[in-house]
Amino acid sequence: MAYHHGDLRRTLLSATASAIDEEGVAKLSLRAVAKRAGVSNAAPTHHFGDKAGMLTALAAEGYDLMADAMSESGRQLNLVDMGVAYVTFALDHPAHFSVMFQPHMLREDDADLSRAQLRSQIALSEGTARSVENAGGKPNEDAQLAAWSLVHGYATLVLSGAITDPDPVTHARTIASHFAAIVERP
Amino acid sequence: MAYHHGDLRRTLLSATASAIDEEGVAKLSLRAVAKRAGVSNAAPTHHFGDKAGMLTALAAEGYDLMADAMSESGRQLNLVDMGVAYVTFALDHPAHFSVMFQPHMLREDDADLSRAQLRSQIALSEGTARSVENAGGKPNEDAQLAAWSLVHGYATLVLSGAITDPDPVTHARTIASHFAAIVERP
DNA sequence: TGTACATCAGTGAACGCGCGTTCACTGATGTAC
DNA sequence: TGTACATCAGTGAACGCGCGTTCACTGATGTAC
Repeated sequence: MAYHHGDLRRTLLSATASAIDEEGVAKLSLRAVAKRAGVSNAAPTHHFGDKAGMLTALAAEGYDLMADAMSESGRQLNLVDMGVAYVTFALDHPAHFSVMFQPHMLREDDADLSRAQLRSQIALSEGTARSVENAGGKPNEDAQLAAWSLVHGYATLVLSGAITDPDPVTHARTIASHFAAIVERP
Repeated sequence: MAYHHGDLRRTLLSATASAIDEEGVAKLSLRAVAKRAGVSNAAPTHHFGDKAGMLTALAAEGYDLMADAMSESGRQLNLVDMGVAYVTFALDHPAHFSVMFQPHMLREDDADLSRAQLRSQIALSEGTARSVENAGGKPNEDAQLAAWSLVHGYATLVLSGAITDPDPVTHARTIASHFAAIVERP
């Protein structure tokens, strides 16, 4: 094997995500990630400084992915699609999603994390606001918070197994219609 | 100190909850719990079998507490109060709440946990159904799921720090009004 | 084009520690007669 | 009421293991001339 991997950072992050998906964040260790990536025990520390740094990098990647998904769906000025996109992101990236909302495990002062969080927050709130205006309503902070809570809660409950559904993405569309109804209510 | 503590099980569970509240579930250890409770390292294992057993007992206690809160507020046949009660429970018992929805860490086949989960689920759905009928509507499964998602998501986002609010319980009332509106919609 | 050197990415062996769990035990409580 | 015995709750010392982190190192890549 080549000494220089070339894209080890990416590989390590995706190994971290798989490990969390399969065994839960409680059992995650730097050594397990290294083993999955086929590199030495010290490699993750070399890249991320320490374990918290690795999880912080994963969370930052998650916020960036979410920002991408939100701005893409927000561009269509359609609230239902935005709600579906939120849920879809969470179900497609369960490890990222769960780490993003467990600040106890993260380095909250990390510059990259803060930047990605802000991007994501802006994409979410701007997309929602524009869609509401497009539908002829006016943005209401409390209603937006309620709508966010709705899709976030649905995603969380599905991921935790509390809601079992044979086809959660289709179901997400039903849920997202309530999301839209809340935000658009006068 | 007396050799027989008398109520060590309770003491250990509350030590577990405090430890999770203060340091996060990632840093929780049987030894830390024993130290907080002022007993020997082996005491938690003696009571709960192992670490998963201890967390399972905490989750079961959480579901029982939630069932109590839900049936009490459900008896008033008022949807807003039920939503507020859900959020209040979560914010008052953050350790219980977070463990309840992390099945990876629990013994899912535990009889006590299953019983408490069922109690809680019944209290929640029956209370909601009765309140909806009382308000002159008819129960709609999807709407109830959306409403549950809403309060669950709000509680989760506040606990994770994603929503910061000087007075979350008052804010919870605003959120719960959307909860009621979703469920009561024809 | 070739050579010398600096920089960088990843290694692998080792460290010491905190952990979950075990086990023979001790002391307290409950029960039978 | 007193005694003998069984049961139960909790002890404390010890085990072996997996972990995060360290450190001097090695091999590959990039750059100056």
